[in-house]
Amino acid sequence: MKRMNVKDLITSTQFNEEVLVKGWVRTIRGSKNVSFIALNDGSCMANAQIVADSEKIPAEILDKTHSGAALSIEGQLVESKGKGQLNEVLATKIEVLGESNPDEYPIQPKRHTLEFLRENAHLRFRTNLFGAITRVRHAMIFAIHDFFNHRGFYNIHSPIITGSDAEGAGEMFKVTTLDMLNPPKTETGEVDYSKDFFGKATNLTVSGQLEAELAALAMSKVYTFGPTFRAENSNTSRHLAEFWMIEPEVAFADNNDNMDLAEAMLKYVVQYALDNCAEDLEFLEQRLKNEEKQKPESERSMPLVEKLKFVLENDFERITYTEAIDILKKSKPNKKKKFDYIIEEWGADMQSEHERFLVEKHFKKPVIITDYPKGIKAFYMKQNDDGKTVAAMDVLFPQIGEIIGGSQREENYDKLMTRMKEMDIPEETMWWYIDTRKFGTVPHAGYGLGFERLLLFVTGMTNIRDVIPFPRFPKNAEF
RNA sequence: GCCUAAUUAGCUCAGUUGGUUAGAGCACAUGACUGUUAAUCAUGGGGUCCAAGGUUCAAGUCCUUGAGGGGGAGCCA
Repeated sequence: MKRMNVKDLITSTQFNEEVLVKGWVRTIRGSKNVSFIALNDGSCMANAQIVADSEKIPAEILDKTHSGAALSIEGQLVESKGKGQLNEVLATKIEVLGESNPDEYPIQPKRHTLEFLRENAHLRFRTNLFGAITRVRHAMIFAIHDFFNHRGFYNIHSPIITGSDAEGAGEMFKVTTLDMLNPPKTETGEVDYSKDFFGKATNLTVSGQLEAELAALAMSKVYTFGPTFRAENSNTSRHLAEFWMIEPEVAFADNNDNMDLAEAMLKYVVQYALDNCAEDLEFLEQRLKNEEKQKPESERSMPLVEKLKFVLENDFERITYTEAIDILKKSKPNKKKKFDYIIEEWGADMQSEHERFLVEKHFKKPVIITDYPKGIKAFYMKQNDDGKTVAAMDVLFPQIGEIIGGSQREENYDKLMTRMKEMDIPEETMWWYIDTRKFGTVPHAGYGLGFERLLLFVTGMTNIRDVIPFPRFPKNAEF
């Protein structure tokens, strides 16, 4: 007999058919004559209801059937006598494939805290919540590839180990095979990386952008989607030491094209979630509603699905940094000194309280801020004609803050070199990047989307450690 | 690394101005129940009160230091 997964089984109306189904026990409710097993195999949110009649199923089998146990069940699919499900399986044979000691199994059929589940990340897939998150994450991966593929982009695998240490995106993890207790030294007493595996110092990548630029300046439209590593001591709900980033790079494009692409991409993947993850989103929405019951009404946010539709139906607000600073200067919290950091003059870096004010209070929708002061942005960004700003753009989302950071790139050789000198970027290790400005340089632009931040928005989760299966963060690489 | 409130049973939490033998709900075990929906009812077992040191006749409770985690800020995606 062919095994049916739970997803197909629970919608089947092929009553009286013999079925085989396998999965893990979520709960078992017993009485004298009959027991009910809720069986899940990850194929969907809902469980299959298995009915075990004590006349057909030996007591020693049911004695081994606890939450977490793996079962193989043969039986007859029948219309359910109870409410809450279309059908159920009248078991004729139950085999316990893997027992689960109820005194030791940590996942109970009740609400657990996210902190507890994080400490049991090896088993948290077995909860409704993490099943839903895992399925939505998978759907979003496909949506991203689908979007770029439809638009004629090529996917580029940028290197994970990199020899350049000047990407400027943060602290890097060293990659070495040298003996840490006794490394070879140079004459001046420093570690001699010329003796290392690659003959030079290497790190885990903090961004695939520079490599994506090389590809874009031949293939026109490319994107990377790969792991990214930052050795920052960031202890927040929005940062990971290992995360996945999507970085499109487009030749013959300026910063406006860049914003159009970013907005279209975000809307496409949100629509994809609504179209393909309805059951999981409904569960996530209900969970959020329960969480928010404790909050005062004024602090409650829009229901999840409504929030996703809102993003689809509204154009993102596009304003320059200069306009944003003006709005903030004139804002109530700034005048009444309610901000922790008061905005006084042009050139100040915006804090997350300011971004939140613009997105959640002032515009009440996603905001793209452009043309930042060059002093607070990276060396490769296109310098504007005003001499003060660069053609950067950050997409800010409610609750999450910066979800995308991008820019048009400086394609002019002389301007790029001048800027690199000003910012002490070592040219000798970047010769390959600079070469692209010597040979057929063209205007081009791109951005980086933090995949887990996108998932925070789509799932309504608030801690980034809960939207990646095995989070890496300071002091933790347990699983 | 900074700020902040916390750390008590397997889980979620309560524990009064320091004072007998540290409690509840859920989970688990046993029993009851002819169909449950996180079933219900009864009974029972279950504690290094985060760690180390200190104050005190007496510390879960007060003080000091440390650890890991939460929330916030910074760095960013």
